[in-house]
Amino acid sequence: MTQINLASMSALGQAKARQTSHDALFDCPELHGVPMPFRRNAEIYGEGEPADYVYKVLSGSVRSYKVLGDGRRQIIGFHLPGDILGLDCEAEHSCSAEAIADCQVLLVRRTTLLNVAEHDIDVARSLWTSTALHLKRAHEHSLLLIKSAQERLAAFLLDIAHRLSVKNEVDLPMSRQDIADYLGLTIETVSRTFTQLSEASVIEFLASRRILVRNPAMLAEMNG
Amino acid sequence: MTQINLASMSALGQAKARQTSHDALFDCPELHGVPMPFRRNAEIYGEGEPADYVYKVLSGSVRSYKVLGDGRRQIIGFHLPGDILGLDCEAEHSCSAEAIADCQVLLVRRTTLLNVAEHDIDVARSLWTSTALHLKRAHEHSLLLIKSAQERLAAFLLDIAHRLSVKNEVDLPMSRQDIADYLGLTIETVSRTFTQLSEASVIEFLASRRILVRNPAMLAEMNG
DNA sequence: CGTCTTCTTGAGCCACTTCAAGGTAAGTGG
DNA sequence: CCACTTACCTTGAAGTGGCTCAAGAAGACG
Repeated sequence: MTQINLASMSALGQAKARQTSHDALFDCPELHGVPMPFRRNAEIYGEGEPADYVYKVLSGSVRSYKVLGDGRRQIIGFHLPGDILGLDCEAEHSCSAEAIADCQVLLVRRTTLLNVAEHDIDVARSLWTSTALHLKRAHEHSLLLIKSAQERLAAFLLDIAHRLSVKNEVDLPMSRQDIADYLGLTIETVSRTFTQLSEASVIEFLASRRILVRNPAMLAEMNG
Repeated sequence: MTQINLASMSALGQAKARQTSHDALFDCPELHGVPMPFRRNAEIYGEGEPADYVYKVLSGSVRSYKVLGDGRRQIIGFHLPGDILGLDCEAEHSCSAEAIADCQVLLVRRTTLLNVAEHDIDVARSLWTSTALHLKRAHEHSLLLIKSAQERLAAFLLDIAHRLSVKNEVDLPMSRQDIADYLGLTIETVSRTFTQLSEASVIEFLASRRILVRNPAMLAEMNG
């Protein structure tokens, strides 16, 4: 019987996810899925489009987001290898998704997944736990959006570092604009706050998207 | 076979929910649950506590929220009659819940619900759709938090009016402080913005918590 | 090398917050 | 019925954190 691996979907467990990538949702033989490449900035799906597929990131990274009429954009989350996206319960996607960099994504037909879930209790359970975990993350994101700019960036750095740092070094896949739209700030404020953290020796810039976390404890303290 | 009623859980379908209240989650005979009363401001469950029960509001209203170390509070959502809460996938609740006014809440043991879901595909499906709908609302809430104060209040009023207005009249169950903490604003800003909407004849105050929506179209336009 | 994109920095401004005071409504006891 | 209390809401004035506008620096790439 396939073991559900909660860690594979938790915000703090991504690194492990790539090693022990086993969750019933995509490991079930009936749900092998089709790998598909997406180019940088290519749309994977759009808000309001039929939600025919569920996706799993194999390599690269993906952003999911919603936009307002005047173009303001809120990035809902960043999806790294091992992450699942597109799990809407309605017939249409409630947000859009784009490739941040060239990436490989596994596609499974939604109807297939739901049919399998009708018989395979592991898949059904995994479907629910995955969605519930996304819900938990969404609630944490809401909490983030009432914090100060410094607190938001600290929270972001802690999260992303847990997910893909190697020896406290992080290679950010996303632009400053993406970070700004995720944190509900402007690109200028993100840049300035990065500079402050750097001046306080909490982090160090090896390159504009390559960060060394010098003082994780201080980051955690800033997070509130 | 029990029909899942998506509308019973949608933000826009609460009024209907109270009439046609049928969803597999609590209508299954094995899951009749225990009604329990809660006094105004009483805690229903706290963040980090064991998530032993799942709840359904029968009467009154409930707020669920998260707090930061220094006391800042983000209200995740308001739960009105027919709404379900406490559907966490982990062993502990990821947010707290309190009664806004005296209320009656139905309790079902989490383990019972999960056990039933193992056999009853309708319950399993309902468990997922309910969680996915909460997820959708959480994403909409994130989008709300990047808007201006006027837009936030307009969005709030439209939502609450859809959920519990009778002939464009709404009786707000929650205080200004609750509204402020839901919208990520201060109580003063909420009050001032209410006054603006009133002066613009978009709404009219019959009492401080009793609102007549004069111009829903204008509200929708303000929402962005 | 030039061009394009991305990122940083500065200066001024504004929406919302903070701080402070007063008003309103409901309940309580004399 | 009125004085008093308490909780909640509104309004004003001043302050500020992040935004806007503007310019330039640093990379990426052909």
